[in-house]
Amino acid sequence: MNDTARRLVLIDGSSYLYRAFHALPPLSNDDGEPTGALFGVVNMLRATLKEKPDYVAFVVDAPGKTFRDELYPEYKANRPPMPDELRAQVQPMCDIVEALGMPILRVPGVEADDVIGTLAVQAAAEGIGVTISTSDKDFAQLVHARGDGGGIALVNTMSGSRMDSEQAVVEKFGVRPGQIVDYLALMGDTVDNVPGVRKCGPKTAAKWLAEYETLDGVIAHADAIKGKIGDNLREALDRLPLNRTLVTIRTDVDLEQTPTALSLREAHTDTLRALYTRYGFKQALKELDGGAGTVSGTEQARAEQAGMRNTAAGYAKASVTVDGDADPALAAAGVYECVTTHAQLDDWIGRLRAADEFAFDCETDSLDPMRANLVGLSFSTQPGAACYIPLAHDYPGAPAQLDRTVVLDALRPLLSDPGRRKLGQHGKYDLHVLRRHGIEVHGYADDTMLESFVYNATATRHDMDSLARRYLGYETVKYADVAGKGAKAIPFSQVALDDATRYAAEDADVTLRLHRVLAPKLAAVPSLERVYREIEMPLVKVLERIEANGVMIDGDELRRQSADLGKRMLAAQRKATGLAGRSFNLDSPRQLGALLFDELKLPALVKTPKGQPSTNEEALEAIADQHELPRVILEYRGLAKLRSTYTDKLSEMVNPDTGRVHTSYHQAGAATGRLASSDPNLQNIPIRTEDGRRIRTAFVAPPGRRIVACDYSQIELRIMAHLSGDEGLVNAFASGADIHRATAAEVFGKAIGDVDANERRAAKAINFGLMYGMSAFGLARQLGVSRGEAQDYIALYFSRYPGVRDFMERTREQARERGYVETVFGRRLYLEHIHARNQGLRAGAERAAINAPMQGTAADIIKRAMIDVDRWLAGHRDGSGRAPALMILQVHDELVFEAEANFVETLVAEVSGRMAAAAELRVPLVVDCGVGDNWEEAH
DNA sequence: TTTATCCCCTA
DNA sequence: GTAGGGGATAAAT
Repeated sequence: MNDTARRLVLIDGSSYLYRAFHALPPLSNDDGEPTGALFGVVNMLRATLKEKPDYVAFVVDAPGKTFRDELYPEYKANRPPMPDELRAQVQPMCDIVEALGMPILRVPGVEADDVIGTLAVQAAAEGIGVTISTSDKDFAQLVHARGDGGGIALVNTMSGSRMDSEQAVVEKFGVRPGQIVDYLALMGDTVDNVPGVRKCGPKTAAKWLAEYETLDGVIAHADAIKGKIGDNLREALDRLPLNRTLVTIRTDVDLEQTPTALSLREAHTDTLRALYTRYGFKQALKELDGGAGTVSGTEQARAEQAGMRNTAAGYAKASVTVDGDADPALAAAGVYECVTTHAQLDDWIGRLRAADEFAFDCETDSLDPMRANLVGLSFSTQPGAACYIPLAHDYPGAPAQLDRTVVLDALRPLLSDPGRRKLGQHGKYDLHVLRRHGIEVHGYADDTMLESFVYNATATRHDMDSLARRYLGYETVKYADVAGKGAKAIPFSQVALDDATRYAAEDADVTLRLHRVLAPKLAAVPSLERVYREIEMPLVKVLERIEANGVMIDGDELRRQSADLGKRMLAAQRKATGLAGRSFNLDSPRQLGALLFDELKLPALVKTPKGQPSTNEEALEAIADQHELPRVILEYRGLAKLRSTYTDKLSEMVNPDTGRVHTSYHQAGAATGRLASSDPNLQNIPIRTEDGRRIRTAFVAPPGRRIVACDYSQIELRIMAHLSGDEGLVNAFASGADIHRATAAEVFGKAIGDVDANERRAAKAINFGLMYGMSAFGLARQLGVSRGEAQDYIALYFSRYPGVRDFMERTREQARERGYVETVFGRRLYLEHIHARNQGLRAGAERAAINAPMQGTAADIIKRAMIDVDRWLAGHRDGSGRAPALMILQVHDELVFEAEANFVETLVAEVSGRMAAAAELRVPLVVDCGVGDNWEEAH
């Protein structure tokens, strides 16, 4: 947006009042007057005013009928009356808006939506930048961007999202702003009592409009739509035009007000002070009297610099699109060159050599970097300029290409020079590929995926297409566009050079552009910059090495186990068929449910989230005393799970070149900062049951080597002790006692030696429950006690460990005030739904807020340890690169190594020391190590 | 062949 | 109650 453009903010007052009412707890002031909604609205208003708009209006509905009621008498007939606690807050709200000096618009006979729509369109036509502040998605129909700084944007302060371009609307709804009315007409609106096409939700509506463009197009082709939903559409045809009229926001209403008359008057400070005092808004009062708000001035400035904006709820969230000060070159089209001659290659090598930093990207024929063959390389040295060097395109008629060895030899000095800064998007993949083609990359300095992840882990996915859309407002060429998808996909080596260049060079170009946008955002928040620079970037090569190392699997052992499991499954299946009196598919929850609950009439005590009778473990356990079948099913399921997920799968995953299994760690996979593992997932290998644990015996060391497993003892609880500073908990850890036993002793008022097994179990459940933000309900379920009893346990716990209670409350508060929580090392997790009106969503966000600092700090700590241990191990590699020990697995709080037998002692001492020293907390970090010929023995 | 649902494995 | 990956079925296509 142009900085000099005038700005108008139109606030949809009614939608805000409702939103705040449902989103916030039912607060009241000392006199018992309800204040929850008021509080939310006031915070939103203060945030809006801080942005100093030139014009602003607070628009509310006037009583009385409007044109929509004339058209359709049932309009809004489903609306429940306004709750009393909300009604009571309407007048005070208007008083506050008035005192703030903000114009209030209430036009008889015209809905607030239409007032807003009309003013917005008038203002935009005059080149004024309009922001409509609302939680009503219908306004998306008005969104558009304009070069002159005009245009209409939407902010939804519930989600913190901002839509200020056609792309943003498309991203959110899958249709363009011009199609929104058609989209809404098809779906209908239950709240306003406007029925749409039955069973037609957002997905279907967007799909039809993508195909037929407009509502008229859909109506014209109604006969072409098959199935039940086609019948529903044809049934609704008659009323769709009316729907369209009802959901269209009018922009041509006759109004007395003009946008430029909506100036902010001077605030009436004394009235405000009185109102704020009466309703107990301490923060607002403080601000009124010149004090800082909840966010300190410098913090605020930093956040703004970093492209964050304040929203109604007072929490920061990254803005959706390109910043106003972003270099326009960053969104321009690129010029791409396909390099097929030595002269071109020399030219590009010269450019790479002259550049301070460059982006690179590999094209291959496989998603698995441990199997992929290099097909081409792309480079970019400045936004808009990139090349693609094809190396192995082999379709009929493919132009001659440079020799792969020649090209790689020419590039090696650049790629392996630690002094030359390289950047990529998910570069770990490219590091694998290049290493396997004889180039060890050094100087891999920046990764846009990790920049985005550290900057805001939840704002977007971190693949390049999503990043380009969000941070550049740019639509990339999709892989499927050039190579097709599904069964019809061709390998990249068969993509025509023109298409390949368009796609591949763009990857390098966009990576560089993204870095130019993301790096300053990170730099503006020093704590995030440090997490990125000191943890995530150094970790890239460590993970690459672990993945490349792989783990040795005893395939014969797994096959034996598969055969054994298979036999037992068959026996269980026969028994089940006998008990049921007929055969059925034991793997089908549906068939099983029909059998148990319909035929056998067993009670359905547990429901699935969708309301079906559940056949999960809890449900089957509950009826196991009434019939033999449930136990047999449980037995079968346990065996089937082990076989399909583990014993069968793992031996398939052995890499033919290395003879080992190479997992893939996702560094931007979990919002808390944890790693995730897939293909195969080696972070969920069974351990709890005897049969399951046996799978670990197949994770072996080669002859002469041993498996060493080192894990942190109770790391998350220790972090809770550190973060809360609770004296009792800190002392318990300092004493080195069994923490669950110590907790039980405290809570039940016994000597440590007198705690019985049941008390310890309860204490353990409380300890874990706390870290997950549990409720009494959850604990009761876990322990099989009444809710009241569970509540008593929790109360008792908090009375013994008051620091923990305070910590929980502080954490929730921080989440509400800033919109994020932090780890000890400054990593942030944003809680998108912390102010959601939906109670379940909000409660979930609060639980996540409690858990994230602990889970995230633990993740930071083990990552630091991995970097340190890797550095130490690197010093022990001999001339050929062979190390006496390899790091082979990370399982959240555990590191697993494969080591020469005579190096085990050194390894255990060094690794446990380095892991324990990875953070200085108020409590010691304790590391346990085990050694064996396989992973099971090493525990 | 893709998508949603249910179930279950780990820390 | 937190954070993940993934298999099998069944429906939609």
